Amino acid sequence: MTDVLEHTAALEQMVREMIDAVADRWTMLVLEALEEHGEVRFTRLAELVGGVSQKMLTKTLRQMERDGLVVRTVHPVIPPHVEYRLTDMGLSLSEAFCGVWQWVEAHQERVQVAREEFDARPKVMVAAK
Amino acid sequence: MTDVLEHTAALEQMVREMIDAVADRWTMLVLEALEEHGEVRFTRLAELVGGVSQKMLTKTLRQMERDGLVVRTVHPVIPPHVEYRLTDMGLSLSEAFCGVWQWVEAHQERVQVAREEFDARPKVMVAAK
DNA sequence: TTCTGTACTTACCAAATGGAAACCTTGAAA
DNA sequence: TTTCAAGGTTTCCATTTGGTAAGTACAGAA
Repeated sequence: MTDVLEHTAALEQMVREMIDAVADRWTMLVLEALEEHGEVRFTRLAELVGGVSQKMLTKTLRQMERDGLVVRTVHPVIPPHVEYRLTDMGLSLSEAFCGVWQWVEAHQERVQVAREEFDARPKVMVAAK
Repeated sequence: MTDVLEHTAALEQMVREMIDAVADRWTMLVLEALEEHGEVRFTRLAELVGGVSQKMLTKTLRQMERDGLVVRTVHPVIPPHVEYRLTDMGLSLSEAFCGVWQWVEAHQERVQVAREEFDARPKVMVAAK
């Protein structure tokens, strides 16, 4: 019993950790870029993602590499030549996100409308009798 | 042409905004809790989500309400009685996230292994000749 | 008359986030 | 011999994030 509780607690913690890692702005955008373009170099990836600083791109890629989502291939030449591509796991994650991307594309207008309505609404509301 | 570019830029911005809003730790957990439990009161929701502060729960719920993902129903009694439930849009988003949840559950072990391997790996690696 | 329950709101504060920009490495080209 | 390239790393710094704790509102119970 205690084992089960501890196990579910540990799993729960792992799930949250993974959500934090995976449901990240730059991670999602890198995932998408790599899915679309296959193997890509660092600078090119920065262009594809757009608006990302070197620091954040490096950090994001390292994290993804650690989690087994991308492979980093260093060609020991000068100037450096480094390529990134998705692993099978990375690819499957990007497929799992497909539904979310589609949702965002399909609902962005409705969200925009909802926001405008909310902002236009008086601040104090009570349920009608 | 300029119109098209501007339009895609605006859409791109909206997509990022929505990713930021939607791919949020607490948002995802609230979404899941409300999908599982239907209409729920504030304090109960805090229990279901677990580990969330009042401040963050309020903030998250307000954001979700603004985006049209949840409905907030205030019953004007004392002490206050407030219920939250998903809208159709909220429900469809939680369904869109289904794939991600499944991915996380299915791959957490592999991710853990990948991390251990990465951490055990020497720091400097070059592509083999 | 003080206490309780519920759903906040606010003030305060420490920690984390993340951008900008400078610096680094090394071989080759100008 | 200065410059450049690619892919970082590091430092500095402002902003954001988010937790804790206290305050608020108000009717009914004790």
